[in-house]
Amino acid sequence: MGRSPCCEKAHTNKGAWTKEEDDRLIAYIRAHGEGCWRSLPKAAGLLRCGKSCRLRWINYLRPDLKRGNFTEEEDELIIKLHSLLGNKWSLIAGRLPGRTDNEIKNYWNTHIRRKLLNRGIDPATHRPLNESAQETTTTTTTTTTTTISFAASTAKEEDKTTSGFVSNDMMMINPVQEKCPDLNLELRISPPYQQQRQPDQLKSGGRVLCFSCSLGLQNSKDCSCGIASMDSNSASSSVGYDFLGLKSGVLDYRSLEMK
DNA sequence: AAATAAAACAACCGCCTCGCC
DNA sequence: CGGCGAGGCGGTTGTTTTATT
Repeated sequence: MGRSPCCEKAHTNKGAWTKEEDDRLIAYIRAHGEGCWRSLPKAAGLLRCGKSCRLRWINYLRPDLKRGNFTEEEDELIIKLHSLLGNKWSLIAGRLPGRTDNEIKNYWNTHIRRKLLNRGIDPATHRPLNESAQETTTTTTTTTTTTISFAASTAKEEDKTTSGFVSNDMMMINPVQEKCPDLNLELRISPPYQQQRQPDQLKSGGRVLCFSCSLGLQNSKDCSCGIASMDSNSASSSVGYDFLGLKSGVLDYRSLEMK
């Protein structure tokens, strides 16, 4: 048994798209818009699977795509977002106008991954490689705390040009570590400890969000700041905190959706 | 100049989610 | 409420291009 194929494979082309196929697809979508992908190939006169058409359009033919090399700013943003979201390429792409999830995924695997590895950073965990190997039992997310870390001092000599890759706003430099350049500088960001709230923060109605809420997951069972139990109005009006230089408003998980 | 390796890019595959019936 | 189908996503593979020997 098993799932039926998404299309009739015997009568569909595979592999690279030809100019003519591209033109047909573009012309059809210009005339009819993005509709039912399954029926589009037939309607457009293409011997392609609907999925293939969708992919081709989204990744290469869409007029709003930005082609060309990634900028340093884009690199930085991708690293930040990946540290927060993991391999959620579509969400990351949603924060990079004109870039696609496939493009970012490829770019990550071919460029950024290696860049981080050269600097001794585990691209999967964003932690120093040696530490990642040792601390396999330490997860970055638990029900009550979240830890995201960056290594900053393991950059190799040949990579000096990019050693400032992790921007300053991502790092809280420990003075002790600063004196010991051989140590890994690590940033641990956790939900602020409730009792450490500043009086003026309380007065101004400022609210400290747990990590779940900073990602817009106010209804999550992982919520530890009480937002989950609040009514939606007061929750939505809550004040976020600057997480990795990205305001929590930016980090509303739902707002990252492309849809 | 040819052969080979490495890197980059494009596309496919299978699974998951969500909406509709 | 469960089944089904379409769309979407992430992982992986295949192909092409570029660099190196």
